[in-house]
Amino acid sequence: MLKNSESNNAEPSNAEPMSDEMLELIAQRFRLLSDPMRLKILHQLQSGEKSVTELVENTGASQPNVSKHLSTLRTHGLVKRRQEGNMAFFSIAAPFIFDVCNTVCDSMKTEWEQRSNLLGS
Amino acid sequence: MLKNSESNNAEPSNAEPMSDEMLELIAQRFRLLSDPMRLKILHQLQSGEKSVTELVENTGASQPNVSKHLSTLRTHGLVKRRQEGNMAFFSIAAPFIFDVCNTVCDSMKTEWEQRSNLLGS
DNA sequence: ATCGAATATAACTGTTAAGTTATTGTGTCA
DNA sequence: TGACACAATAACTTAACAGTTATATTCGAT
Repeated sequence: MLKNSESNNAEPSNAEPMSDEMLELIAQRFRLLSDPMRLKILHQLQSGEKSVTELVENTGASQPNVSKHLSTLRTHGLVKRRQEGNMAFFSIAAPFIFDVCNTVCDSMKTEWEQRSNLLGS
Repeated sequence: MLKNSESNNAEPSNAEPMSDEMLELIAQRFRLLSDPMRLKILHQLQSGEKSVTELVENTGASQPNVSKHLSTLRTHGLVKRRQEGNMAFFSIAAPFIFDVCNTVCDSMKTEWEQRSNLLGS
């Protein structure tokens, strides 16, 4: 007995190999978007540059928490920082985020509609 | 100073309110995509239905590990399962995944090109 | 029935990271 | 100068989760 699936399709027929490092980078990027508070901050920034204080007020999170998230987002290039006097203003640096979020939102909407169709028909 | 812990948001000026539950759901979805091994599995499934054994072989992960990831992905509706005899075949149930991944990949490509332009010009 | 292969699950471990409190640094204004 | 507001950081706690080992279950073949 040989392990059957070995002979059939090993791996050659795949689109692209996709290296482990690449997968790690992509996963990292998704991980940035996998936290509700970070999404909330990004959503706030969608309507334009905001100061840390504004973000604290609008999100309801603590100031250190917001600062930490902003730092994380900045380290990975999703937001940029502008200093003015005593204050720091943050804004979106990677607009692709909204494309991604919209795709996800649309997918959820679609699924919900399908489910309610199954129930309601 | 508002105490905003209880209610959603006290501020008016934003595009859409975006409830906390909504943010949680979106974050959850991104979290599913934030693990390299899960991305590897999904990438394998992009070329079509695969058995668990095939996925184990192609990914290099342990069998329990693959099974657990598949279970997670299925619970959240990203893959579906088909049983045939002793084996279980999994396939993509939510094609939006690839749209999302492509957007992310494109964004990384773009950034890299910009960086190499800055260096190489 | 029995053995082995395919898959799932349970229990455990280790790591990561979100949030907290406390503190530090820095600019502004009295 | 001192006092205060804004922001960042450090240290800590805790919870979530990826991966492992071990075990259970189910099917097919003998």
